[in-house]
Amino acid sequence: MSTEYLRLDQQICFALHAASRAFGNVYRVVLRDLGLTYPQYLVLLVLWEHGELPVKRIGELLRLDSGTLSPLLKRLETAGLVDRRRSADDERSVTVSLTEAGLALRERAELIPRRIAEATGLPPADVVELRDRLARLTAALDAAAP
Amino acid sequence: MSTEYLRLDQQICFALHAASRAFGNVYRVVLRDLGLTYPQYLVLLVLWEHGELPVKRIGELLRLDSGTLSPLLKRLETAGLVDRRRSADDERSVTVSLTEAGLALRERAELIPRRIAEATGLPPADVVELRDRLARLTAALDAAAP
DNA sequence: CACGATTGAGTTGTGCACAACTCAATCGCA
DNA sequence: TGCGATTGAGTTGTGCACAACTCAATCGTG
Repeated sequence: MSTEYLRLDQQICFALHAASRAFGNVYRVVLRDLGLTYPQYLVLLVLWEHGELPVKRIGELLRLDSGTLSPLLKRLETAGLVDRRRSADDERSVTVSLTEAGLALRERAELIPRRIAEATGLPPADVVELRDRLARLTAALDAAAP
Repeated sequence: MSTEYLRLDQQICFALHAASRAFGNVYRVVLRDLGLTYPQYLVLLVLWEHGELPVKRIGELLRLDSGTLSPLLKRLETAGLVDRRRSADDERSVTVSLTEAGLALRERAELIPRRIAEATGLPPADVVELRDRLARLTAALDAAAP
């Protein structure tokens, strides 16, 4: 019984890991046309929403550190989708903004959410509930990780 | 309304991605003592359960291909935790088995599940439900990804 | 039996994630 | 004001994940 109980967390963690990778596969297929990876798409999503953001803020929104973001943003810059410039009032900070091409990509990206939603096969209510459960779980795990 | 709906899948996917990484952080801390990464721990879990397995079967159980498993297993072999040998009746197949050290590690690993379970802050019933939802989601996504 | 197709591991190359680190800019307080 | 601490980006190194590929072993069908 204790053993039974102890196995559950392994299963939940593995289920999470597997679901996350399965989502990655679906996004990979859908994003191939746009030449984007899923994390790159996430960065563009926050930029489409906010216009421009410092690297620091992007990291907070997406839960990513500079070790991940710096090379990723460099690739987006090379692809001509974003610009990076040092902030005038704090030379430590770098502001990321969309280029014309980056802005234009938004229209093509607007077809994506529906395709993903269809792939999940879930009704919106279930999606909302699952999302909230996962958010609570993430918060609990963040609190537990020192 | 349509817009509202279309955002949900992004949120569920991001929530999943974030939760998976948050779990990774917790496991990283807990597994540091054992010198293991989370995927390496998963491999040992299936070996502890089954004794020995062909690489192919490990890949099916963990949803990983040889491009991921081959170097991972090589690291576990270098660490002295597993052995690899070509199967006698099918020379293409490689059988992975635990060494004494790999077997012995199980005892130290048995403390881990409880620590993880505590970190989630979830009652067992919630864990079961979430696990099942995620499993169904993964199945739906797998069916959608060609 | 022979030979083309398939299968199982492994390799190579790209990108993400994170730890540990560097370095310059900024902050804050004695 | 001056200087030690902190902050924001970036770099380096390790490992996972996956695509695309190689290669040998095995299978299956004529």
